[in-house]
Amino acid sequence: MAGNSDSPVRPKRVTAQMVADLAGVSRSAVSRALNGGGYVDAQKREQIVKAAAELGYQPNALAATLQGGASRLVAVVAGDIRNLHDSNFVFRLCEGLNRQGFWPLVITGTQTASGITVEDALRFPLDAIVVRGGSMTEALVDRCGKLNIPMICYGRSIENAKADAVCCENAAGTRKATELLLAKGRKKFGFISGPQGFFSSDQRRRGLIETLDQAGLSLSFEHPGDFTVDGGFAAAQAMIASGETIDALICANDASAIGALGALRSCNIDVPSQMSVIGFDDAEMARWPMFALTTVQNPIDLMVETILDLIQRRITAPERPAKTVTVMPEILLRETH
Amino acid sequence: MAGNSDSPVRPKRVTAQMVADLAGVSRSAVSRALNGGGYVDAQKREQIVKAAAELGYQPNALAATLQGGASRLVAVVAGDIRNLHDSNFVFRLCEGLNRQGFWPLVITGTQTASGITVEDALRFPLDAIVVRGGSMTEALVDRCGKLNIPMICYGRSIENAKADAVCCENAAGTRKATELLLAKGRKKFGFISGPQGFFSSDQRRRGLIETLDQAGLSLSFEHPGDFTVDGGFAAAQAMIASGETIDALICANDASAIGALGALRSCNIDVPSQMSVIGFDDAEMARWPMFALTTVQNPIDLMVETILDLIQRRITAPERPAKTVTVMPEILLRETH
DNA sequence: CACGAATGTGCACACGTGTTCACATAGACT
DNA sequence: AGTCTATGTGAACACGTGTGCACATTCGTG
Repeated sequence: MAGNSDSPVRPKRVTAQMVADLAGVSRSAVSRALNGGGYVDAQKREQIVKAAAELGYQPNALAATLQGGASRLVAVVAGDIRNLHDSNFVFRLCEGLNRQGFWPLVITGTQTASGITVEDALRFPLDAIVVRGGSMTEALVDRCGKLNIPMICYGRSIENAKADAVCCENAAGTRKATELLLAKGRKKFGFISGPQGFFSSDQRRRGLIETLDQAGLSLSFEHPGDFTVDGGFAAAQAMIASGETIDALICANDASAIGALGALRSCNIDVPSQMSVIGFDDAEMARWPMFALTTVQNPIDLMVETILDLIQRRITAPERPAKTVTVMPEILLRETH
Repeated sequence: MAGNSDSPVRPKRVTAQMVADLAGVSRSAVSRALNGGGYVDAQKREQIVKAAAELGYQPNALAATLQGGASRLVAVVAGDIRNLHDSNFVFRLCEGLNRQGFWPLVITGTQTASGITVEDALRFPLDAIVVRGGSMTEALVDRCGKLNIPMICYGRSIENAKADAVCCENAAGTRKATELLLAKGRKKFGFISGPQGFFSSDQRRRGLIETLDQAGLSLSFEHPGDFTVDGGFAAAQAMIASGETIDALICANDASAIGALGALRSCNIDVPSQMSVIGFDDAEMARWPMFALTTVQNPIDLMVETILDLIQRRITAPERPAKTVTVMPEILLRETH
């Protein structure tokens, strides 16, 4: 664990013993007065409550957790996130966890850039850990299994008896998008992918390639887009500069599609009459009026609620078999197809 | 604290004593072998390391913290967030905290909607708490003072000896934007505000109103925009429908400005020749090529680094006087003014 | 041989909390 | 008077960890 420094001693936090001393009772009385249970004389209870307020006493959650109480801590392993939709997802997941009375411990970045590691997070007695597909490893599943920490993976399905998962069928999503454009008579397909090696991007590409194969077609243009608007803009510019006459552009995510729309409009290529554009995720930006992007749905709310449900189920029945929830994506028809 | 349910007993987490039993040594030896310090026979050290790996042992951070070690937990109180820029800010703040070896505990939502409260978070022995201006209360500052938890407020300055703050001069930002447009000869000003009662929106409005006053002008149109793209779009539509001939539109944030741009373009109002539009925050969307929004800078990176700096300083010197860092916003000239 | 330093070990303590339970007192009932 | 129940209290325990320190052994030096 990085970040350990020689800090000066910080004034001591108020303890139950201090309250007991001020109120002239035992620490046991303080606990009974503030939490209920057992009996406490009414007058003494008042004194205790007053002393606690005066000192600003707040029970130490860590000490209480040692007693076997649930910590309500849930690690959210977000990994390397590069666009607004994905960072918004993490935020909404935190919101959902808060609603359920959990405390999300957010872990970002890649191993090399971070001052902390996922493994370090396992030092906390987590009630659960939610890991984004791209940050999931078999070693991590193994460790959580040994520590009896319920694990939920999102954005990827995994074959492991120790972890639940929720993901959308990425390949099925791009299959539907491709089929829609084939049905419109489109013939020259382009694809803007995400960053190299990103799982979801690879799967979305696979769905496109396989569907084109089955139609006896092949991809006419391909360029990585970094999952960002800028990346999508640049990739679309490269596509335009390549001279290929693309009539159907499928993007690995909405940010890329939005960037591509920007580039196409600045070159006076009319969407959708000259070129269809479809994104993926139904990010918030996709529905902004100036984009009205046709996209493959992968709705944040549904994913979050499913994750919360899986956590609750796992806590309720720890030995329950692992479950993978697959969300079959639907195309949301707007104006760019 | 909501969320307590009668959960079945979860299998016990691996403890140092279990490792000691398996390796045939004392618990003290386990601690020395895994952490360094003291002395351990080399052969026994190997046995201990092996036993720990076999059992999947991970020290319990909470128990260790009770020893007086720093928890490295930092509460991030985000409150009610409605747009991508603000949720992205929270995410980037978490990234920054992770880089410094901290664990961000994210607290979202309003009191009524949430299963947890900020006060509940104070049960954790936090190393610091970072609170968004809109969620800041004097009572909270008081509580943290009593618990000796360093507090940093962002997005608002506060006059309290117990908390540090970082904020940009909202009013100065809209002052500069207004002056810029006055200097271009604009006369008919409109304003799209944020949600009712939001601090930053009120201050940004104030800067605009005061500057117009000093120029002997007044606001010609005003509409709340909810801090979202949709809200900005609707407000701009209302402005167009009002029949007022606005030539200068200032928006309380970039999302509102982007929504307004969309509405103006769909009515063939050319920006900036017919109407200047200026946003606030320099959100990521502002620099997307299809917007190229002129905006008042309030950069995420600088705010995050300043917050991290304030935390570090407070930890290094707990008795240091409270400090407020004010970021004087500059206008970032792009294409909409 | 005596002394000091280095290596090694495990017991016991502290951290802050919730809870059990032995003990004390008072009141009600037979 | 004896028994049972309700109210009330604080000592002691456990939770899991890091660490101080008493004790033991070995090695090196004068």
